[in-house]
Amino acid sequence: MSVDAAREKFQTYLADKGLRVTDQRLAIFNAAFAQKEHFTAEQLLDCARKIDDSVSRATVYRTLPLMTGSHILREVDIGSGEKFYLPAGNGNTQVAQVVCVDCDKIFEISAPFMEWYGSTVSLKLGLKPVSQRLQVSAQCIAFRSSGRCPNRLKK
Amino acid sequence: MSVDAAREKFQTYLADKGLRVTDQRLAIFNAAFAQKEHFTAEQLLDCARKIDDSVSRATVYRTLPLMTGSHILREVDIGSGEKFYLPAGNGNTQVAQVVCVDCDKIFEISAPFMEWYGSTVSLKLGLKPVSQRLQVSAQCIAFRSSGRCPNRLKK
DNA sequence: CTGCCTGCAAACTCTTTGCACGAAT
DNA sequence: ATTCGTGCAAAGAGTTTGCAGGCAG
Repeated sequence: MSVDAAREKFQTYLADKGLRVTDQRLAIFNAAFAQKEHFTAEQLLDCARKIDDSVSRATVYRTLPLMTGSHILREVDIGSGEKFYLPAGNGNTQVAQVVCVDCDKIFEISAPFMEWYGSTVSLKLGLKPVSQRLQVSAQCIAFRSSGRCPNRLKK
Repeated sequence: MSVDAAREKFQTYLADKGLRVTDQRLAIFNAAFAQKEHFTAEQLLDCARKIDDSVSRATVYRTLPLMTGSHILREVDIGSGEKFYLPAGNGNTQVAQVVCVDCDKIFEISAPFMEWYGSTVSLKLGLKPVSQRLQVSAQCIAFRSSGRCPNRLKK
């Protein structure tokens, strides 16, 4: 999905809900789609402020659910306290996250059997699956060779 | 794994680290293994206090990592802010969580292919897998029939 | 004028930590 | 004596919310 298609989708979503396309929302949208990796709310705030310095933290947090709700952004929770976001791309939900145990870097990889697998598992319980996520913790190459990741932040 | 085997394992783990088996740690252990479902730190505190009212929140939070570290407890993060715990059972890591979108009830189900699948996915990236989790969001039976889960808490 | 949108700051939730006292070795 | 363990309260991180003013329709 191109940036333009995503913007269109976002604007349609807002219009459907009787919400307005404001400068701040657009700045946050553009900031989100300028990211090259997974990003946090805080990183998004920083970037959005470079585009429009009137953007506040509150507005970022209020806009993120609008963007995930319109399916232009996907939320990724790796259980590290903060949530990550990324452009929803091609709408493919069959994606697994592989997270490095040391530096928390997130890799994404196509996992074509996952959806079928999630469905199988849910239906065994009589539940109707809505979404599924395969999350793998792993040691990245740098960690294995040097015992430490270069871009590790914590500790 | 029986409760007794788990207690043994826990005590051995503590001994190996030069840590002591205190009344509070035992109370927290017993509280954990008295639970019938996934539980939060707060629920564990409540229950542990009924056994030994000198148990504090801090000690619960300090003991939880000891119990997960000794592999008698498993941590489950469904991305809802708080973490859940449950006895690690038979040591089987090939378990998927199915979480109801409305009431957040957690179902667990054996997912025998998951480990293989996580490994396949990691190795494609040149990473060494450590653990994997398949998490499925789904609508539970009650939600589908009545539009609302009986044990729903939020909102 | 009605209702959406905003920034600010305070509030909130869950978890972690500094401190001083107490207990085990 | 030394090390570990504790409760308490404060701090911390990330996120949400109440409020008063601003702006669009």
